[in-house]
Amino acid sequence: PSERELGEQFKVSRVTVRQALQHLEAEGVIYRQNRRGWFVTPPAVIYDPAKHLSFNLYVSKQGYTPHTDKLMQQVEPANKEIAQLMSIEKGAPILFLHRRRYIDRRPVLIEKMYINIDLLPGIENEDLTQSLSQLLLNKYQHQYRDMDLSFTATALPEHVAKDLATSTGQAGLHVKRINFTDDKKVLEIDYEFWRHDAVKIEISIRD
Amino acid sequence: PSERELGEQFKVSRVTVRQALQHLEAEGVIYRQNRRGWFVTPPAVIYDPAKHLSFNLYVSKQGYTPHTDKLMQQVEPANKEIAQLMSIEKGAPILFLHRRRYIDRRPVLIEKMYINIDLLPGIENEDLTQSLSQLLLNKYQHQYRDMDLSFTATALPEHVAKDLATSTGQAGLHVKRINFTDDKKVLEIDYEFWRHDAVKIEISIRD
DNA sequence: CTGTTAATCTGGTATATACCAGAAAACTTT
DNA sequence: AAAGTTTTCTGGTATATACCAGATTAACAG
Repeated sequence: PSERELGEQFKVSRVTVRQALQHLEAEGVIYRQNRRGWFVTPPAVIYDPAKHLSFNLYVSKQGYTPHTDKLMQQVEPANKEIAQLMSIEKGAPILFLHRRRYIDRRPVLIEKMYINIDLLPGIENEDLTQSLSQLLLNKYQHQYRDMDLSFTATALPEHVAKDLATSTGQAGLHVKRINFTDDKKVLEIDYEFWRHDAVKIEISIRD
Repeated sequence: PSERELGEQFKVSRVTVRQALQHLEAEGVIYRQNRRGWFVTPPAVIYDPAKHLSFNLYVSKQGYTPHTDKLMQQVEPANKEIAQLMSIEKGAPILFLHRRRYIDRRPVLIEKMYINIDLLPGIENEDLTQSLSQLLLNKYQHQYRDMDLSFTATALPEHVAKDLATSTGQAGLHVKRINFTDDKKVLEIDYEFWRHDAVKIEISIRD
């Protein structure tokens, strides 16, 4: 029901209803879509970065339907941070890829990827709504192995919230991933913003 | 300044001030202490679970001062979940340890640990405000190796928020950790609730 | 039937106001 | 000087109301 209806039903003001709904949202029980209403949160998908599975694969394995939108793709000059991480010159061309990913038609993840085009010639002409890891394996015989991961729980930036059709300031999980080739070069850098309620990260450490 | 002062200063209502402050809080720029006021968030500590360092060690290595409160300690019967994970009988004695941990006098983490007392006889008589990993190493020659980790970004439960002197519904990071012995027995299960703005998790995966 | 326009519904943001609960400070009393 | 009490200040919760922005739906025109 809408906020106004809930207010009437429970004889409280709309402001109070909103606070209560925002509490439930913080717990991950419900979520909202911008000016469309409140919905029950579906179960979170389990994501194990160390398993090197593609989004499409682990989402469908868990019984959900994945989908990917390509928001932008272009070859662009590397900025300072990317250049430094990839050990290339600032301004050297890299492939930038901006995608939105869905689980059961719900947008849950915005990712921005910076791909080392030197190591993957011709990749900019491939279909990049598909699984990148599959493509790397089939066309370039590259398999993800070593990676550096970083997680922070933080609010979704404004443009990300917009792309996910949620409200600004919504809680999210920020993941940064650096993928290396077998010979320790930086293959790809990935910045992910997840809806906080859409994912649970599980990693096994085996020394 | 207080919410009322800010409202006067910028000629907006207190409700609006609160919303703005809550946005900044979600971004991790500021935080509040229950009925004490709003404060600037100090830098987050970097936590790498795979490095097997103790809280005291990695916090002080990064230039901060760690501190630990023991909120509760008792030998108690294992509940179903714990018993199952530890492969012991439900109701068998385990050591429960409830601690609050500080960085530079700011409470940032509540942890509840369930320790397999069979593998660590006499541990309940040790000083458990100190580093557990140090104790395990010195007294039992146990070193953390394999572990299963799980992360979710979620609101702090009511009692956790209270223990951290913050407001209910505050964003947090929930970490579950299962530590194994060298021979693959479950040594200890750890449930951690972090302030979302106090920690950044970094893991290197090297296959 | 199709495309366009207008009305309606949704949450998002804002005002002003009131009272409560607990932390901190000021003031007593001993 | 120390201990207890009161006051003041803080955020926390709640009311009622208003208008905005965008998504959805209904009505209309061709």
